[in-house]
Amino acid sequence: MTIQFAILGLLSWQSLSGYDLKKIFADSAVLYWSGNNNQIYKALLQLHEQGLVTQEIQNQEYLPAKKTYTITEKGRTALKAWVRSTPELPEVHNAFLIQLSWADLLTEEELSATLKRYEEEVQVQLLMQKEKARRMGPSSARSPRETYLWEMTLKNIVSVYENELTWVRQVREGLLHLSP
Amino acid sequence: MTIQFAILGLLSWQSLSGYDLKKIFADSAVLYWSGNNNQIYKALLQLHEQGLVTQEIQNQEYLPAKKTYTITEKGRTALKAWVRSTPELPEVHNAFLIQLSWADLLTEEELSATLKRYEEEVQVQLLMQKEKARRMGPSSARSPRETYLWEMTLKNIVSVYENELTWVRQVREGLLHLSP
DNA sequence: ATAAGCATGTAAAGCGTTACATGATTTG
DNA sequence: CAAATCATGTAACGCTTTACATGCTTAT
Repeated sequence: MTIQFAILGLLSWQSLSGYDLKKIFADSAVLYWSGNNNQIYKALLQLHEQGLVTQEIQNQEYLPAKKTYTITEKGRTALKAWVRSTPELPEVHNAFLIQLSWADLLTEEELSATLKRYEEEVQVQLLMQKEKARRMGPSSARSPRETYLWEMTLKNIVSVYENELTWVRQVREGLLHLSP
Repeated sequence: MTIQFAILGLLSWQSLSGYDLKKIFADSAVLYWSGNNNQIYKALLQLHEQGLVTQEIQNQEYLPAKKTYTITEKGRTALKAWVRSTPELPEVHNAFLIQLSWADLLTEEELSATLKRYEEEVQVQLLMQKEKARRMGPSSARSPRETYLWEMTLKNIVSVYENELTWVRQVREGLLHLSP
């Protein structure tokens, strides 16, 4: 259900079409949904039914009619209530930890290869996230406070991967000293 | 599909019933599924169909027959292949970051209250995870290497919450210096 | 007496992903 | 000539959660 509020949040910032939203979801790490059609168009329908957004239809030649969604006052109120509501803890799904739990089945070489690959993948992600954060740069926030909050959400994601990278290096280091 | 391998991993360590598995899932942070009946009993059926586990039925008075599942050689091979396979990156779903993104709608007091509540919740989780890690202590691992790996998976989870705690404190600190 | 533990399973509903479908325009 | 962009939507499938159903035993 949170995807509705994620969309409402984006619309509180500017009016957008489903297609626009789809692209925003696709390259955001904070908005962790895939942003597929099914979810977005359905959520927009529901928001519309609830009166939290209005839609404006622009007919186009050769293309399906574009629907631009705008948040209503009721929508702003609902969004504000959600933002004020009790924060949820992050949910982390780390399948690699499960793999590691049973990695004693592997030879030393296999285990060290797996750990090395994981470190590399985390590092690639970290660089990608840092690049994204850099590109955001001076954005169209509505206030200095909003700029600060957006910076900090990006920093959060970077820090998660940095933490993971530090951890996996520690694991590899520790393994070397385990059975020489 | 990973839940099958999670179960297979647990069975590689000792034979268990669906009910046993359910309890293990319920209080594990690494095994991030809720561990509800539907998932576990279905997964066990599928593992059985694939010949990766065998079941032994113990009839009990006054209680439904208990089915104890044991991993087969084929199951061990499948598990080993999965453990060796390309590691996935962690998936983090942090709804709080989305809330923060639109928190400019709130007054200073409301925002600072939300951040404080989040810090408290993260801290509670951190203590709970540390306590769990402590209680694990000297466990029934099959080798010193497995003991080490299990320790490190627990440390990973603790580090995730520590990282989150450090971050939210930084956010609060930064807000104070933003607009005095 | 009430609740928790043991032990299995089913039903229903929601969430999420991939793929399909259309079809002109622009870019490589 | 192929692929991507624009722009909407549907279908099918699988994952995940909550709740329901049974029923005896043990602890509070």
